Amino acid sequence: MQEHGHDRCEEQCVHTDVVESVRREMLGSVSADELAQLFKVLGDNTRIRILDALYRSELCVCDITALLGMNQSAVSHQLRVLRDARIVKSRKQGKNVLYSLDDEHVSGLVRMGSEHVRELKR
Amino acid sequence: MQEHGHDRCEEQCVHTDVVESVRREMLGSVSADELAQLFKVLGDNTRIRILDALYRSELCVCDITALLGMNQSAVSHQLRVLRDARIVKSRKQGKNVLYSLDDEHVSGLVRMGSEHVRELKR
DNA sequence: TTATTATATGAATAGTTGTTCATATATAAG
DNA sequence: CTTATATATGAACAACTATTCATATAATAA
Repeated sequence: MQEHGHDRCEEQCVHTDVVESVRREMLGSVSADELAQLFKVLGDNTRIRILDALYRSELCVCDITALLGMNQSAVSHQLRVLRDARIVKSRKQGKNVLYSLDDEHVSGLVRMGSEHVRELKR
Repeated sequence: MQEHGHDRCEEQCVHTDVVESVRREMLGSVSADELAQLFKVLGDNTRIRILDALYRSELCVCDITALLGMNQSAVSHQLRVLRDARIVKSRKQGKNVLYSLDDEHVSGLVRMGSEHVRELKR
């Protein structure tokens, strides 16, 4: 049985052939969700500043708090978001918890994003 | 006059030397904002699906609407967000408006993000 | 033990964002 | 001209998110 017909859409202008071919190649809705979720986590000023700092050195929570000049609770909440997304990892050392980037994919993304932003400014 | 002292932070544990050196290298608050803004735009399921579709072909609004199986108004609103962020561009052709990716940085980011997501699944 | 310090977390709140609905604009066809 | 079609947009609303405050947990020091 062939796939055809866009029964859930009443538009008239659809370029059927292109649409069909794109439809076959497109990301599944699940993958799109996961990808969007990753970018969503990166899409916050506080979290970007945390990642930018961790890109330069492993740091404990109160170092980060000092660097960002903000509430310790706010920083911990955001670190949790980053940890849950497996973008940063942590290890305990005495009273402190030291955070670092989880892998190089993340720094790659941040570097690439920066480039894009720099491009746009031209 | 030297920079020293974290007067806006009352934490006691700060590793002063590391913090100072990171502070000197860190992204400015403005750049962090711009970068976060870029990722924020990429951090939505609908917009990711639009970009994924446009990565494969230039498409008019109602093609996208059909592909995503959603409200035309919602699609137009999201296209505006993507256009404002200069992630997609558009050209008019008759009654239609054709959208495409603005440059290769964007597809690079999406590809890199996908890789990261794939890594995490292992 | 108690006191102190570092971090984590639940609840409340204010601000933001995505979708829908209704409608406006623009182009083409009759 | 009028009608139909494609796209854009403002307003309203619901859902989500970041921060703050208060407090809990965990480790160390005394």
